[in-house]
Amino acid sequence: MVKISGIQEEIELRSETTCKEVLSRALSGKKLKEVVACKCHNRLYDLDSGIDEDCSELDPVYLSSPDGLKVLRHSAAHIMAEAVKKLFPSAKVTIGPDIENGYYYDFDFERPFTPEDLEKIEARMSESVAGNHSFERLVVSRDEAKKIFLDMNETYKLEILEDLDQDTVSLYKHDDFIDLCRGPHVPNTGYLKAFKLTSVAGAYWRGDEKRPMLQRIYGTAFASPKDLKKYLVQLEEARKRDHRKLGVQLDLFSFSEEAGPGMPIFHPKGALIRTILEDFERKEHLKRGYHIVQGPQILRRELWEKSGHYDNYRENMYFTSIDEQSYGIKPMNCLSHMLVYKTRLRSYRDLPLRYFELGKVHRHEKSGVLHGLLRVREFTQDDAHILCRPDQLQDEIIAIVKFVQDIMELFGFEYEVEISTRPEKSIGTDADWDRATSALSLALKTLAVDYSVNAGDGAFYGPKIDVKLKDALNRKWQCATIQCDFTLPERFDLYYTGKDGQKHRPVMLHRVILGAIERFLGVLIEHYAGAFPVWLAPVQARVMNITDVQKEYVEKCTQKLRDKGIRVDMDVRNEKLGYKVREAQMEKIPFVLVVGEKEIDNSALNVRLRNGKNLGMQSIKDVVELIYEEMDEPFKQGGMSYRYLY
RNA sequence: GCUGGCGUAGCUCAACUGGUAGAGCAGCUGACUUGUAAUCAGCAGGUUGCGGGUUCAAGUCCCAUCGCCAGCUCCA
Repeated sequence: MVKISGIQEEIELRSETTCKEVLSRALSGKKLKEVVACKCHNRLYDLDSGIDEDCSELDPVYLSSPDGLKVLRHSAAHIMAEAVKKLFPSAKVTIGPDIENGYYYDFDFERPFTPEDLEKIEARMSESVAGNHSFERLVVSRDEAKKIFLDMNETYKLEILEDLDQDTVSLYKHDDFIDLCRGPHVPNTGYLKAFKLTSVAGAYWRGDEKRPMLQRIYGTAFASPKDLKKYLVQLEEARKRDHRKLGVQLDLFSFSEEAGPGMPIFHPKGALIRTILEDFERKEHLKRGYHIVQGPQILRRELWEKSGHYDNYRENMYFTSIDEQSYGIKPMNCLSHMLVYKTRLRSYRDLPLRYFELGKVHRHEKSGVLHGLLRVREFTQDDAHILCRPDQLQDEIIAIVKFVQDIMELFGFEYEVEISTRPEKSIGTDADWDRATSALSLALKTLAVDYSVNAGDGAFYGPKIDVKLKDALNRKWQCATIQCDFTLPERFDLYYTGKDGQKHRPVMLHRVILGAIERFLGVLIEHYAGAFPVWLAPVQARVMNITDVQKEYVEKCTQKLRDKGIRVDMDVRNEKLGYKVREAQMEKIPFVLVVGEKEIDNSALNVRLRNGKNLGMQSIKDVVELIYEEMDEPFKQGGMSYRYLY
């Protein structure tokens, strides 16, 4: 007997029963047509596949469900590969999985695919869709499969087969195209009603930059043309939030070809926002028992040799030379923090020591990875190094994670947390790694933070927790990170005197909360779509007149608000009110304060909010209170407080 | 760094298969004195990223270089 999810009755199983047969007895024809696969014990199967005897509950997978779309997109990848092979027989196929929002397939071909090629491929795919070719699953021995792909000269498939350690493999065939594939697939090509090829890009075979560069064609597919259109419109909307675009529109920052790539230049408004963020951070760190320190921008090369950066990080560093001395421009802030620690003897009573620095670092990032403010070559980290006794490590990590949580809540970010464990190339004892890794995971468990494990992705000197935020297009960017370090205290011979009068090695944590101010600001811009909360808005209010008659009153009000610490400017240009309101709106200024005859008569201001709402006339005193109230709003939870006076 | 695409006025974009660069917004000047997302008119603005080449003629074709965009690899 098998139960169908969402259906009351149980269906009796006979041998050789396929998923489709079972479902057809439970679902109406119309509903059945929407089913593309089925799921049992969390595994997806083709509709044609037989049902295991131990399957007690069968989930129909509908085309428009997340699983259904995965199946559809994977099938679309096959149909695309078929089209490519028909148009360009000498192209070799490699792999083609479904991905978030779409799919891709990598090909090895003697010349680059052009946008025109994509059109041709799309057209050829449509033919295949019109043909309603069934997807057929064939199970063959590995040797048979090798022979098949050898005959087709599909060398990449042969390489994949070499690495598989199973005796039989599955192949999928539709029309005359055959591919090595685990499946499942939609019943036939006719299911691909809404698809689009989106771009071509290079991609290394097996992600290895030493292997050949393949050509990756990206595409997407949806259950209906309506869904596809919706997705494309969404994408268009997301692009409008791009911080590089908003940065220009809101006059926050720019890049100059003359200054150099990856070197952001902050304009008055952008610089003001980051100043507010930085000031806020200083307060929050002092409150949490950190000490603010500051080290030099360039340090002798010998010191970078001592720390290991010269050996491990040299290609990312800038060097300069003065009086025949070589100096490295700092790519990290840890060195001077080590030096602060070493300036005197430390007792176990002094620990933990938490050194905080808004440190500007330079890293020579590869040119192809630069991306607006999100990936630059000069940036400011809200960096700290915590030196503590081993018995304090756990509490320190918990405090940092809590700090991160508070900040993320303040900004309203959704984030993903990962723990990266020991990589192959690493130093330190297994015991050290185990202790540190479990301290990190225990901290996350204590605070009920969901996380995934990124096995083998830790730094060579220790495991880490990474916090990732998403940009407008859902690309993930690492912001906060908490890293254990076994090497630096060793290399710098840091110690403290214990209760026993003996020397002991302190444990060290590197950590950032926002990560890089530049990157964080970039993500913030996209998060708020440029409409910053009042406490961060570079211009919080703009006072404007209707005619010249009110000019003087506007000047007076502006000054009064400024005296109250509100970031305010005025617009007394000889323009229509609608024109001036529109400009303020496009600058995303939270409060527009309009002055006409009535306002002067009542010693008031007329308040218009950024969302278009009009609050009517209010006294200046009430307007000040209103703005204060809005500034404080985000701080009402999370144990932070802030009022910024400028 | 690699693969591909793109670089025209401050911004957004136009200029058929090569025929000598144009519009809107912004800017400046003037008129209009204006009630919650664009008042009208005029003026000015470009060695088409930079450097070579092909051609009678290059924004357009070729080469090189710088930068930007997408992706890969790498990272805050």
